[in-house]
Amino acid sequence: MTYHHGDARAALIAAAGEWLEEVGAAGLSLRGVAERAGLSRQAPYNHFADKEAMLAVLAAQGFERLAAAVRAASGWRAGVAALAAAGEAYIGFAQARPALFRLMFARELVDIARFPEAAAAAGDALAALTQVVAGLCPAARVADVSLAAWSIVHGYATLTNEAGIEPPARRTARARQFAEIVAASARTAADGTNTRSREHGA
Amino acid sequence: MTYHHGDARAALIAAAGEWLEEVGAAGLSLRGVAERAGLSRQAPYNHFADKEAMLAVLAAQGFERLAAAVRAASGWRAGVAALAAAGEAYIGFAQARPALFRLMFARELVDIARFPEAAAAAGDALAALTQVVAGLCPAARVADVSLAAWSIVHGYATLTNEAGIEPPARRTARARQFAEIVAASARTAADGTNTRSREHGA
DNA sequence: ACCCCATGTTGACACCGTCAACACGACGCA
DNA sequence: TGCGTCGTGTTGACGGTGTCAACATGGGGT
Repeated sequence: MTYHHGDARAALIAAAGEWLEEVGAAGLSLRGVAERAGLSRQAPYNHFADKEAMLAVLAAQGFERLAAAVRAASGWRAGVAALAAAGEAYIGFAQARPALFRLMFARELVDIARFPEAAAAAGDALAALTQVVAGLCPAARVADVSLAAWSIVHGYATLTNEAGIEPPARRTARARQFAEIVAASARTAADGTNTRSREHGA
Repeated sequence: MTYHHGDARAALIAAAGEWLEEVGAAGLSLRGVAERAGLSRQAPYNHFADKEAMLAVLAAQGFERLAAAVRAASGWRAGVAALAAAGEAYIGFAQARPALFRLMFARELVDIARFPEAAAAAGDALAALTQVVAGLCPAARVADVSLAAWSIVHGYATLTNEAGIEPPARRTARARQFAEIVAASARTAADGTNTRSREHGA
């Protein structure tokens, strides 16, 4: 059979994934991806509804790898050390694959909410982080604390990537600093959201 | 004189600024901006080197407004209240002008470092935040603490914008929560970066 | 009076996403 | 066996975009 019998889709995704880090999400062209996969320019439309749908697959893959990295790093540790390791894995992922990380959080390019598979992968990545936080604070505060943890780590990751705030090597020390800040807040009585904290059943 | 004698540039920037929030930074076309300003498609090239240079002007304006918003909010307050107000202003800015905020931190679209005016405006915005932090922690720790403050607030702002994590109305409570977390860390003995903190002269 | 240059305009090119139309091998059913 | 349908692939065409070139024009300095 002269067909690629199903591996055309895989070839397209692989080509897109490799090219992504070279040219960035905005520089990715569907035609270029097809050419790199050895197919004609229209071939991608046999496997993806449009460009955004293809980017959504890349983003979903990214969230899966991010979740795996976070779990692998924090797995056998506990408490603050686990949180620091998870944070470092998160920041490290962003620094190792900046274009992919950008794509995953670029609503203008891919509206994750419209692609169930990608949304599920993103939810799983968040769950990996939440699980680590659950190991060091009371259940009633897990939501607030993990949001704080996610925010600080995500903010630092995007600031280093987008604004070049610090060299990537500072990642380990920063992850530790942030983990201790968040862990300290987890040990404290309800702080901050107290205005509406009754809604959370705390 | 039939010329726009200098206001063509201003008209282009104004048209771009208004259109930006409707279509997003990626959707902005130089030709469309020119048309909206009542000029021919090539007119922008008389005032900007290329598309990126025009986006850099928008980004610079954004940083100026962000700095002003942060200073206005935190101005007459002190301590944690000032930090919470600054954080709320930062998050509020991001939520009020999501496309502009995205553009300001989208290195793929505009590499701020290559446009001195934009880089200066960005530095000023950071300075506004740093000044607030300086009001509630020892000088030797201002750098670390303000980086943590910036990270957590920026992370939350981008996560609400890009991932729709929470409704915008939670902004005030979150800013307060984050301010207290950061302020608590400012009161603590050197945490986290202790591995290399000697480099900072502490 | 003259020329230069800032400013503005249209022509042209390559590239892009996407819609149509068409080619062809695989497979179900008579 | 033959035939039709469908999944997969290809090329043609259209409107849109950033940008380079060439050309128009009017005001200000010599």
